[in-house]
Amino acid sequence: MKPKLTLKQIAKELDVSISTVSKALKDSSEIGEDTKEKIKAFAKLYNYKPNNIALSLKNRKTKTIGIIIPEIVHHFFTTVISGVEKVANELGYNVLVCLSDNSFDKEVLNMEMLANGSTDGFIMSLAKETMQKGDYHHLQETINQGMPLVLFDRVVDNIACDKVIIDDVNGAKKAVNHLIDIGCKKIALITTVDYVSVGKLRTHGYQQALYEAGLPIDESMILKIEEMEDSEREIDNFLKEKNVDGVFAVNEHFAISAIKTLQENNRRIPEDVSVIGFTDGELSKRFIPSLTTVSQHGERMGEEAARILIDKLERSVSEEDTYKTIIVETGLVRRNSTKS
Amino acid sequence: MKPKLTLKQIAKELDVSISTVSKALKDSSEIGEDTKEKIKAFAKLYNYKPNNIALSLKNRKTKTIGIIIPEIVHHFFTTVISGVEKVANELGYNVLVCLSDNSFDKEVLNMEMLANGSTDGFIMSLAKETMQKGDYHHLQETINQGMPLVLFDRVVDNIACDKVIIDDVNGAKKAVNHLIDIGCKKIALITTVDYVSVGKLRTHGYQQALYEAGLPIDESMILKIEEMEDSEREIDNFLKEKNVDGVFAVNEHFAISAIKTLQENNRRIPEDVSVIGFTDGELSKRFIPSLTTVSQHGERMGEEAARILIDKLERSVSEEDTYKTIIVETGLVRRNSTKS
DNA sequence: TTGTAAGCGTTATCAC
DNA sequence: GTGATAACGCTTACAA
Repeated sequence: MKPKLTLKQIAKELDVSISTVSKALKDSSEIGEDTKEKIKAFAKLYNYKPNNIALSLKNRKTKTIGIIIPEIVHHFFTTVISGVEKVANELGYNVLVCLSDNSFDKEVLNMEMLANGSTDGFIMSLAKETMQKGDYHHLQETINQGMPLVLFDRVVDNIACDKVIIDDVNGAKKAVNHLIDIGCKKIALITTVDYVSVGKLRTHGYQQALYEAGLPIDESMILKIEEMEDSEREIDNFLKEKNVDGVFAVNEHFAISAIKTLQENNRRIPEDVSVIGFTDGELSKRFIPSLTTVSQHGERMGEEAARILIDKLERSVSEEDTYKTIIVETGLVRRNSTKS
Repeated sequence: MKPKLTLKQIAKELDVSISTVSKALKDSSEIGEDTKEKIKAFAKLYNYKPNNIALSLKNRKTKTIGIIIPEIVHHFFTTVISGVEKVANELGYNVLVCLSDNSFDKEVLNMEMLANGSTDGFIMSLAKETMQKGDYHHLQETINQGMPLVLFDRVVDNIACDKVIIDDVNGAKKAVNHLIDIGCKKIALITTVDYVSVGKLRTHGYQQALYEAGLPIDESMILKIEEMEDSEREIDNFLKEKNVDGVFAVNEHFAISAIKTLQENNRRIPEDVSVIGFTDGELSKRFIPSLTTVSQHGERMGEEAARILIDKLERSVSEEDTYKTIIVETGLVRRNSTKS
């Protein structure tokens, strides 16, 4: 086991000073050609690689960005990571991933941990609990310390930072409009509780679409789900004897549960009821019937977020702070869970 | 924007020396009670947190572990990350995630990047291309430098390191035996190319099960798929006019493609053909019919890997190197794609 | 052309 | 009890 090679060792080995080695490896013009050659050859031979930690300490930047997301099993977040990773790697950055498990405390802890030198900036989507509490002091502190923060998907208005979101309202409208277009009159909404920003926005979109089409908005046609765990049962109860011809669900799991329940109650999909989901995951694609969904382009969101963050990191600190909100367009992917 | 507080600043502020501050914060008995109190109060007030990078440099350890996986969209890998994350966080470690995209070069690059001080050790599953090439010099080098490495799932025999795998052969046998038990005689196998270790092992298991049951092994009943992209078409061609009553697929995607094709050809699942998959993902659970699968316990694998790695990291370096291979048992989850 | 020294933030050793 | 100093590995003025 040979420990990693350092400048010091090379210097000793070659009987020159450390700074000479450092300069030679950076191809500085201060150093004589032959010395440079010698040093470079040696470094190459023994595969010298500078120590990132030392560099980080010296430069006060780590070249890594931290991602904190609520959960990883959600396919959407996975695709976002993938997008961030891609851009980050291209630009020479590493990616540190932490999961908050939707817990406020864990989110704060993770953030503090990473903020103490491990990361140059953050990309994150807030934990459900955080949004519920409405406590964002950890975000504000991080920003105050001069660490850039890019929020995506589950964002919050009153924090001044860059944001990458999809147009949830319009995405939902698109979905509901499509249902209306194909002739649905009694459209149910299956969504999450209001404190989850996206749930609220999609609910707005649903209501707007109905309103604009002159259809009545009936609160009893809206189901708000708190816990993923109970969702199947709740959806079952909700839809069992409801007379619907269209269902808009804010994620693919809800959509699939809806389809199952409806089928069990002898409603055909899409002949009797059309169902649309949100987020284009593996499930939507491969389920039978395959799901018509509002596609969310997680990878692109990740790429955007990474680009914004790195851009900010590489800019001179003194530049004026200006925050942008990027809205990634949603698309409607038509498949077999809706009438054509 | 206030920059992070350092020992130096506290020292200046309180007009004591840096080392006094350091000691006071560590509650050293060398320091007088009142000074300690004063310093601690100040640190608490201004929320002092030591800089991780400086600590890493000093201690020559980063308290982070690097995960390199081929792809993240595979649900299995996601669950492994989740497991690693959980254990790592509990033990005060961070997790750095890199994706190799199944590319050998990217895997090597990622590894070199992280090995230069960013990580104390690695948990990884090899890229397909790496296994194909059979070039493992980067693994060996990392180990030689004294960085512990834990391989999981896609492992390779002739590298001396800890491994966490599932019993692929037995898992496959379990699946095929189940098919045999429920009366299947003509069982097809849909697997990956042989250089992917798990594909090969599962193929062995399939063959063994048939052999032990006295059933013929017919090569024309085995489909080896190279590229995920073409899988659907290939499976379609393969099964179209094949006379089978059971299918064992080495992942859930293949299993679902098989079901689709069979259904399109008017074979009922499970009445006419029973299908079993491998890896218990979201798809298996929610597909209709829900899939009988060999469950792989990714989260547990991640936990095991993390525990082994951290254990090794915290042990004194001098201890003799001894490597273990943990085999995580598979289970058979019976659902509706197989006859009962 | 090469070397010295200070500094990034911390801790440990030793001196006062 | 408290403080100066060296060290972790590297970069960069500034001397020589």
